[in-house]
Amino acid sequence: MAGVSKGTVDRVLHKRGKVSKKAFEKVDKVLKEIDYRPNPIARNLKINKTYNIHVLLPDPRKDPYWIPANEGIIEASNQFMPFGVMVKKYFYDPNDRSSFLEESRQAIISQPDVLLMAPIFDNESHEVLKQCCENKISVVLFNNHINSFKEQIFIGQDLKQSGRVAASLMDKVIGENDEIAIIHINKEPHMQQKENGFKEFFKEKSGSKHLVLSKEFNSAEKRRFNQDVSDFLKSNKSINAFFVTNSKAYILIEAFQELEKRERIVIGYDLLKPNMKYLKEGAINFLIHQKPHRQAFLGVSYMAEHFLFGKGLPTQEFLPIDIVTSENAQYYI
Amino acid sequence: MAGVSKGTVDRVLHKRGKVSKKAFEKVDKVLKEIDYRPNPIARNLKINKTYNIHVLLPDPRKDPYWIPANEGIIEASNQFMPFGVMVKKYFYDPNDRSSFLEESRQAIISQPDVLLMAPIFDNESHEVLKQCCENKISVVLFNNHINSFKEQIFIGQDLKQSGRVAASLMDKVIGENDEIAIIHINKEPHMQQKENGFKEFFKEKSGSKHLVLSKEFNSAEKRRFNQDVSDFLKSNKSINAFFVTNSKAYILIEAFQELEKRERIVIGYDLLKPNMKYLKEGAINFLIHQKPHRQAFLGVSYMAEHFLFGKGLPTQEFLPIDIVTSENAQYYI
DNA sequence: CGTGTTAATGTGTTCGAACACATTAAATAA
DNA sequence: TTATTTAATGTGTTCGAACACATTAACACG
Repeated sequence: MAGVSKGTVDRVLHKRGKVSKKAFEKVDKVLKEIDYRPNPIARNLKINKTYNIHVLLPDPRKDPYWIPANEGIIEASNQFMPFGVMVKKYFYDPNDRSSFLEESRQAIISQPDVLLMAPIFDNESHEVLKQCCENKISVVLFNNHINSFKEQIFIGQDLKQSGRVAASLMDKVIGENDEIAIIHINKEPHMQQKENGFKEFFKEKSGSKHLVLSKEFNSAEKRRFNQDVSDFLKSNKSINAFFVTNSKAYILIEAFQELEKRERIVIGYDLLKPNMKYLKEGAINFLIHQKPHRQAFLGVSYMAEHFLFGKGLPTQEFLPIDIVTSENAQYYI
Repeated sequence: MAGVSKGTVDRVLHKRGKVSKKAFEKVDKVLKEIDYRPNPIARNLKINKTYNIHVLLPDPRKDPYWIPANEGIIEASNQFMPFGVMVKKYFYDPNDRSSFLEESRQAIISQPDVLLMAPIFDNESHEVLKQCCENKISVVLFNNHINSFKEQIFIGQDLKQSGRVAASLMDKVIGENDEIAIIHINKEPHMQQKENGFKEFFKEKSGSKHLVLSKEFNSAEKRRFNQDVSDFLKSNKSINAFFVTNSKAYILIEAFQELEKRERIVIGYDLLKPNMKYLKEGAINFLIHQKPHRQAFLGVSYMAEHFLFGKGLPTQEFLPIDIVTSENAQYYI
């Protein structure tokens, strides 16, 4: 169309230089006129590279919370395998920082194009981030954020805002003068953000007179845990509303069952089987869905579509904070 | 690898016949061994067809509910344009059945590969479906379902279940002996399903003693509408909980503002600007998000990915019924 | 034995972009 | 003027699949 060869057009498109002003203008004019967009399919066919996406996540056998994340990875992997995207997973023990470091080392030495990871250990994750940077491996974080000096992508929820969502639900269903406990079970550092958001909501709300206190428990030994819960309730008789900041609400419910029966409000996280059971039975009022499946799936998908079709990347994608009751739960699993 | 030419392999892959048993077995063995999957990119490049997806939806200028659906179409259209997928839209007047028929006629005579539509008029939609079938045009329905003899795809929500979700929320926040009104504003036939689901929930719930009655209004004349609402409330003093079955909750709230102030519970649909405003202010307690943007986007995306990459198609995709409060609304818009 | 017929197999081109390589034109030095 | 450099432009091949077309092999028939 411009009266030049494809070689010249190619040089204009890729700015490879060696083009006369006259030729450049002719080509540029035509490109604008026809609003030229490269065919991403043909481009990809020619480049014909296989991309490696390595994923570092807690072993779903050690903590069932990670089962859907693992499935999200598998789903994305199957979807993009035919396009030459290779996904490899590394499981670490969420209770063992050294296993995280070991697996991350493995992942990094195989030099993938991207590392997707859930950075549940703050300090160690910073170390991994540094190494990835040195090895020019892009990093995508999911599940929780860590503040880092480096450019990387985050896919997940705003944890503070998710605390506020829990608070707004609590506010709608709670009795006028009830007191509330924020329950951390096996607390990880990022859960504090949920507590902060929760408290902030009630602080902002004028006329709110609910006492909000927070309490940590360890669930390693079941008997000990149940006793701790029992003791806590005995010394806080007027508390009958609970916000559990992770997926372990069902453990709390199980502890309740050894105590006297009464109306309690419980808001928790994540659609684990036992949580779903208690949601259906009414022992849990609301669950907040953290979408681990979607986070992991999107992490892989975004990078794959970026590599394959040149799609843009967000630096931070905050996923919706879904509110789940017995009646809409079926659609989220 | 099998010691035959690509022509023979091609004949085996596409079952074009004229292959000796010996050659077939050699090729088949290798295909299985290497778990051969055709490269969808190369396939698509060769086929190099442009696909036409035509969309029939209510004019977003006539009813703002459809604005996000329209945006979803545009987004999908931009995403798949480079791959040779052409999307064309036809707007009809949601208050004028004849305009629906006229636009559908236009859409069908241009013989697209797929017709995506929101079938808000029952009878007329059946007619369109019939014609599409005769012209071998696949159909994707979104927003609401119509029972049809024909195979077609539906993307949207289970409306009856969405009524149940509303009921479960109502149940959590309502006072013990309060009465509830189901409000239909400019009722369309599919809204009855929401009413049915809502009532079903309370019928199933043992020990529930809330009176539930339903009432239709027309909002064409604002003054008349406000008077009707006022009259209705006067003759039903004990009703202070409302379930509005479409996106028009804000109109009801506006009518309330001319009446005496008091605590009222309102659950409605859709994240329109005025609804969002009243949600933030607390005049609306919950909104249910029907995801018009996602429905429309997925309708186009599913078909595009099917054509381009041979992805499978669901026959019915029920989207999650999202519960929205002031604190998580921001993520859904 | 040659010829036609059909079954079986092989070859060449195309899609759009990327890139290596070849060629031509203009400018400079010998 | 001719050789040499370098700037500018053109040509050919490749990616993996699809498909048109060409070729070979096998066998029957006059």
